[in-house]
Amino acid sequence: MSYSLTSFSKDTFNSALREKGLRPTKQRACVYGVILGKRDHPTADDIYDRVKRHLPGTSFATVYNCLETLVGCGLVRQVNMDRSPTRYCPNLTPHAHFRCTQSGKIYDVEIDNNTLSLIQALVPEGFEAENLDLSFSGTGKPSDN
Amino acid sequence: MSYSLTSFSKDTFNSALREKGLRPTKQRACVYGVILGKRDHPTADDIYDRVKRHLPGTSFATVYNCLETLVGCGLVRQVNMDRSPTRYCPNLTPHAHFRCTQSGKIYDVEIDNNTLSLIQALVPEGFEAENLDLSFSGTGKPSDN
DNA sequence: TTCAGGAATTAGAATAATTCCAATTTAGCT
DNA sequence: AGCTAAATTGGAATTATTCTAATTCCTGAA
Repeated sequence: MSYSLTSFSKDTFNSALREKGLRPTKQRACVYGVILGKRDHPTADDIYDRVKRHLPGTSFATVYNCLETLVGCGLVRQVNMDRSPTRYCPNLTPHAHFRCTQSGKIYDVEIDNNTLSLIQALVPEGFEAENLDLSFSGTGKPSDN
Repeated sequence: MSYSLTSFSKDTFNSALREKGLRPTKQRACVYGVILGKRDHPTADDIYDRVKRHLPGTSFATVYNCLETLVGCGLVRQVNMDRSPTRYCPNLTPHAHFRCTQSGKIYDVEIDNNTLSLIQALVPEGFEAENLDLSFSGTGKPSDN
């Protein structure tokens, strides 16, 4: 086995895919595995590098395909900050992101329920929000630079 | 004169540029003018088309250069939604955006001061946010489809 | 007013992330 | 095992944006 998910995440993975009638392939498992394994908001490029170490034959197209599938199944989240390459995140709880403009690092920022519901209340009458994105950028922890 | 700003916005424009030691050229004025003139969150492409009607010789590079300059001077804001082309917005008050996934239209969403300060309070100790982006996507007003 | 020098603009080439495509392989059924 | 649809593959294509080198334009000092 070139990459192993814990039995817990393997169950989550299998059932999320099966629910949509999709196949839990080794490439998809591997992409999911590397995202869970190092929660550093990797880009598709980073993921490609990591996946290749486990499944050397994998192509870039497959990484993109798998990512799209995983996002579609709600197993990972896409994080877009400005125009920089899309990043992927296995943290599914509602949270915001902070990007340090110096180090480029991205941090998860918790959103408490009270603030979350006030944010959701901003959406005007007649609109239905399926998705919300909240991100900050600025200078991060001095220790990172 | 191929494009005219109101005297009010012309003053804003001139002083914002002069403050940074930059020249208020006709291309920059025109780009600013078309963004103010139709507040529909145009892309660089849209802006290029509109600018060409007033200054036919204008190049794409110039539009990008001008946009960068205007953003740098705080005259317009960049709006990035997912990976779609960057859009530009002359509304400088703190506000969020809502994108209708059906029509592609983008709407400004006001953020009240109370919610705004709660959002700002999410930023953890030791981090300094210079920028905040809040966007929603979902289904918009039925009348738009 | 002229002229020098820096700033801005230009056309087109280059880049980078992502998507598309047609051919091959694979997984899950019967 | 064999069939069929789904998934993967390599490489080409696309798209938004940035870069580059050459030209043009302003502005302020002489």
